[in-house]
Amino acid sequence: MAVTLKEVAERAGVSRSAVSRTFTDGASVSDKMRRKVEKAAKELGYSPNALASSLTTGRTKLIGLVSNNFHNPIFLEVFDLFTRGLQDRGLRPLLVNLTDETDPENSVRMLRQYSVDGVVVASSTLPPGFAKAFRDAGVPVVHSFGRASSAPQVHVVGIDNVECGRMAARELIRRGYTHVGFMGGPEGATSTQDRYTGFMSEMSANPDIKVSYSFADAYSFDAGRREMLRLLKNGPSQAYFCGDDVLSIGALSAIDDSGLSCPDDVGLIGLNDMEMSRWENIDLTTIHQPIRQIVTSSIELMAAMLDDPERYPETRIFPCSIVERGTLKAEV
Amino acid sequence: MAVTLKEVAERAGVSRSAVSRTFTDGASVSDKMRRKVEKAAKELGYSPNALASSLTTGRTKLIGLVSNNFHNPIFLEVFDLFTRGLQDRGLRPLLVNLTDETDPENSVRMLRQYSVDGVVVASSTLPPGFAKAFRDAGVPVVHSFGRASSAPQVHVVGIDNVECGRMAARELIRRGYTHVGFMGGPEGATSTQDRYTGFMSEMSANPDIKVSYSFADAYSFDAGRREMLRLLKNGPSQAYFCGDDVLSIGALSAIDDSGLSCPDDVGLIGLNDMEMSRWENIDLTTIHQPIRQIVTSSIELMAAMLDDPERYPETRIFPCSIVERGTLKAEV
DNA sequence: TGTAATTTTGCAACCGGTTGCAAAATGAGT
DNA sequence: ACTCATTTTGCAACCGGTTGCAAAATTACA
Repeated sequence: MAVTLKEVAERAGVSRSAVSRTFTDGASVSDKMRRKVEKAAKELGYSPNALASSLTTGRTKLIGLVSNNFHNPIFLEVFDLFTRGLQDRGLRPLLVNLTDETDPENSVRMLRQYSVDGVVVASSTLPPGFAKAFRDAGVPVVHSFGRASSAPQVHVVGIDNVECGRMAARELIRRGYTHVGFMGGPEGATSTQDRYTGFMSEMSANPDIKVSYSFADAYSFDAGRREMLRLLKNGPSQAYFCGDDVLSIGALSAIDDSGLSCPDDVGLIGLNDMEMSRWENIDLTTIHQPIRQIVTSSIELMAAMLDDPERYPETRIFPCSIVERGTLKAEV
Repeated sequence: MAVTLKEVAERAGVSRSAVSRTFTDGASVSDKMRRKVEKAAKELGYSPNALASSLTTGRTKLIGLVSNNFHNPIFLEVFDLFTRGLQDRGLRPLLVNLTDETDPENSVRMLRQYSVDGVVVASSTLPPGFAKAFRDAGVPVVHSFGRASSAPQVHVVGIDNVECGRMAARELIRRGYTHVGFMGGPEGATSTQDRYTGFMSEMSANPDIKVSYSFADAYSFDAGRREMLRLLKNGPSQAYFCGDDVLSIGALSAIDDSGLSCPDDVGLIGLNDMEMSRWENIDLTTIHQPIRQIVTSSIELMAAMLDDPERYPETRIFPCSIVERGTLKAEV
């Protein structure tokens, strides 16, 4: 079906190597030769087989893009940014949906079978060990949105979730709330754990503030809504730090639905600043996570690793900032 | 770095063919041989190189997943379903983000270079010719969410957008609205055009109803919001059929923001029934598009084409139905 | 136990490219 | 016109697998 190198070579009356060389840049070909080959190639509609060449060059330009967050709208933005960024560098994303899998073994095996040049793990819930498994298998890996570490075993790009927890706590304190809650995502998620740690550590310095906590069972609207309905029934706190915008929006819906008002009855602060949080009918006060920079930086790091696989693992943490909108009361 | 067939063969003291055969099912290998090879393979941590084998078998199990809808949250659901469905069949999605490209040439070339076994075009905006380009290049293709046709040139799976337009029109009429509008997505999108056609055809049978129309410049929240703000300034209709839920939600935000109420001042009916439309703080009346079935069916069709590439192109259309929620007035 | 039918195995060529090396062609310099 | 240095080209081996074919091994049957 497809036209091969050999056919082009025959048509142009030259050797196969000559054809190969005109299609690999940096190779030595005379102008005359190049023209002859390009003519024949065009006539036959030839384009080189990337996979065949990968056999000898050892590079496929395939990048595994592994994620398990297909229910959080922010990940549509993330996928958009990743696919574009990778494409711009001539890399091709091979998308892997982990669903509920947390064992890296299958993904590692599969992605090695496809000889991916590298892997981006885009997940705020998977433990560091997940990405580590790729490194152990000799595959360059970047963990985006992963847990920050001062001694990372793989490249990590993301935010300081502990600090975000503290920020949220400080913000609630600053606004004069005296009875607050932490409503996290799934308890096993590293991001939830870290945000919890930060939030609680800051609160423990303020013993006069009453603090409660609980966890939704997923980073999703429904989970946030369910959890908030439960909280409302048991007598809610004055304000909550929700571990993610999509949880906040679920919580918001529960509050509205119970005939209560946000921020008058219950205040909310989220984390992510996803597009939807800006929507005027949501207008969520939240902590901005710079996903654009995180993605760009992850791709940069990946590209750097492709050049130097031995590169020393590094952690890149981007600062977050509070975006004041309408779901917390003005300072009292 | 990676362990090869040859090394396993040497370790097991057998021929390379023997190793190859133990890893391809249906091949003739004795039990004794299989055990010997598997032992050696396990010891060395061997797993076959899928791309190398694709050279001779002619199958990569790679499927190009091409889309340009990275700003419509419903596509996160679509990607989730596609990636899972493909993975379940041992197929691997190679994701292509078209951004604003509408010329198939680049994608066709790139996906052929990677020898994909097939391509799924997941887009409600691209014209039939886009998918056709893959077929012309000899690549099996399914156009999901594409324009229905009675004489399709490629497999198309989706809904009857013209009929959806009619449904929306009938619903607005049934509810007694006498002054209605069509607020479409981008004018060039096939889905917009078809929904417009259906809507108008039904309306033309009801000359006493006043009808207007306009188009947002993207299928996105912001575009819907902008367009509705413009409409509100110029004196809006009583109710609108928005060409997509995400547009409706943008419109909703514009309405709320202008101090008006939906459905009391302006009614809305959307199309898609995405997860978010169910959220209680949105509660959008809409036309349900059965995306789960569309995706499942697309994958089925793709799998069938892999077995029989000459398969005659077919159109699979799934029925839609109205989901009554809170953004249209009860019948008057 | 001998022979024929059947299964298992290895050889070698092939898939579609790349690349080191040496031979051929070109260009520079006198 | 004749060296010598430099560039361009083709040969052949290789990347990591698969597969048709014939030889070797096993099994069936008399």
